[in-house]
Amino acid sequence: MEDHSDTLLFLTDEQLRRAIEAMFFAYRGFTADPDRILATRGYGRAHHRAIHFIHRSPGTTVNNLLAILGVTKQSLNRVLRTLIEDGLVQSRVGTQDRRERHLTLTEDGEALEAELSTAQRARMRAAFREAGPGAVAGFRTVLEHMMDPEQRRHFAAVRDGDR
Amino acid sequence: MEDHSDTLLFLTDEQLRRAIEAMFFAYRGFTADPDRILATRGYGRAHHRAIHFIHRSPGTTVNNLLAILGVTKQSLNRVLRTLIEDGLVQSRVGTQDRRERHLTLTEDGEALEAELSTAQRARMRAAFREAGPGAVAGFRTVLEHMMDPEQRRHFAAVRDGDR
DNA sequence: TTGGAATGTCAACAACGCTGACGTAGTTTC
DNA sequence: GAAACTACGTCAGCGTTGTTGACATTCCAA
Repeated sequence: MEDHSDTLLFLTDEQLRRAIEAMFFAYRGFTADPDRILATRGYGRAHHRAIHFIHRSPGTTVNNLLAILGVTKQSLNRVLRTLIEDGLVQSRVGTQDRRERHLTLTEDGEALEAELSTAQRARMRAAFREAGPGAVAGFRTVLEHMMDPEQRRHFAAVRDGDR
Repeated sequence: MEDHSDTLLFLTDEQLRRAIEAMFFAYRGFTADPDRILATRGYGRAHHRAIHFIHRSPGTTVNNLLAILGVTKQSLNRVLRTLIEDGLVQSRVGTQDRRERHLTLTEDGEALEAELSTAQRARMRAAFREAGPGAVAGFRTVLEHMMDPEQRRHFAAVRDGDR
């Protein structure tokens, strides 16, 4: 963390506005590639999010997914139903608690996940490469502090051992 | 930019996936405060975007706004109509080219813009403060490289003299 | 056995994207 | 001056994805 004192961090409102715009434009770029892939299958971002988090936590329950995504069960259910019907997601009744449904990606689901993730990672990697290693750490740190505390818990809840 | 050679920039797929999730969760936080304010007035993010960019470029034309926002004129028109009806935006026929409509925020519009912007800047400022000065530069750089080239043009097209 | 949790589903609605078509000024070009 | 193009608005319809509210089912736990 070096010795960055607070006095070094003067940010004008104009600079903050620029950062807000950067966030807006960057998020459009961030979702552009997946959006194109999803559109060919009649899916949207909600499908992508479900696929992403099921891939990250195979066997996760519906309730767990609801907490992470922060949407209503009706909204999530609509998306899950199509993914299950299309054979991308498998829903299995829990063994310990049989009310729960454990969600995993099928082979086809993993294939789509890989396609989406590869495109998105490629853009991330390119941006990181152009920005340099120092920028990468700063980027991650700011993003993390921009989250709501609850969202941040979900973010931190994954395996923390990879950095 | 120091001497960061490419060899220093090894990013595993897992690290990139983490960055993708960070972007997702951070964007939720980024929009959370404005969303709450907008909801009390029956507005959504589309209204926020229109207000933001009209504030940034007072007197901008509809076509200009369309290019920046990247939506259809029907979609933008629906939003602009409500904002004009509600007295937040003023639309004036152009003097040189009378086909054009020049958009500006009214006093009420500026007030809402300030409310939205203040909340969003406060979160940005807090995140930057916790992350430190080095993180700020890295954050901005990565975001900029994540944009589509066209979006980046719009981003850079503002006054570049503020950093 | 009963209360409550987890899940699923139906219905209705809103915000905000989209396409396509059409009209109406106003400008530009030939 | 007519024709073509541009800027804008609007109507109609549709899709994704969020919401609330209500209700049924299944099953754990006290």
